[in-house]
Amino acid sequence: MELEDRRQLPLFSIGTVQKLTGLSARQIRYYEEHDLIHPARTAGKQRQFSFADVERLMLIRQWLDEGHNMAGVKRNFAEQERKQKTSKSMPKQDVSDAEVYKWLERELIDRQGYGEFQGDLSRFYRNR
DNA sequence: GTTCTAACA
DNA sequence: TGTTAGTA
Repeated sequence: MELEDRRQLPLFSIGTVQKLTGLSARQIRYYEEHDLIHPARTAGKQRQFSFADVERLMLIRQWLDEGHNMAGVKRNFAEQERKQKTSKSMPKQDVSDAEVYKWLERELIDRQGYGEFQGDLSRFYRNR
């Protein structure tokens, strides 16, 4: 699984993630305090976010826009992991990386009006 | 100029 | 959550 590794690569500064997600730096740090994300740190303590982090943040942004609070967001992640484990314990349902990205692409393209850079990120997945 | 932590007219 | 202060 090569794609999964790249998804975890620490690549973006908080400034970039801010533009990518439409969230404020304050919010991004706040969500980290609540263990919703765990970005890597440089030797100088600066946060470095991966695609996986950005996707999590966009998911948080989505749930927040839908009216959820911190508790609700945490519940959603808990349930997301619950379903993930369930499908994984069952000898069937094994999803390929390509299918995961196809799903992400649909999510990014369909959902309009979240960040000014939504289009650019969609393009990234589309050109996979 | 950007990011970090801590704190709150 | 925004914003400001003092750093790195």
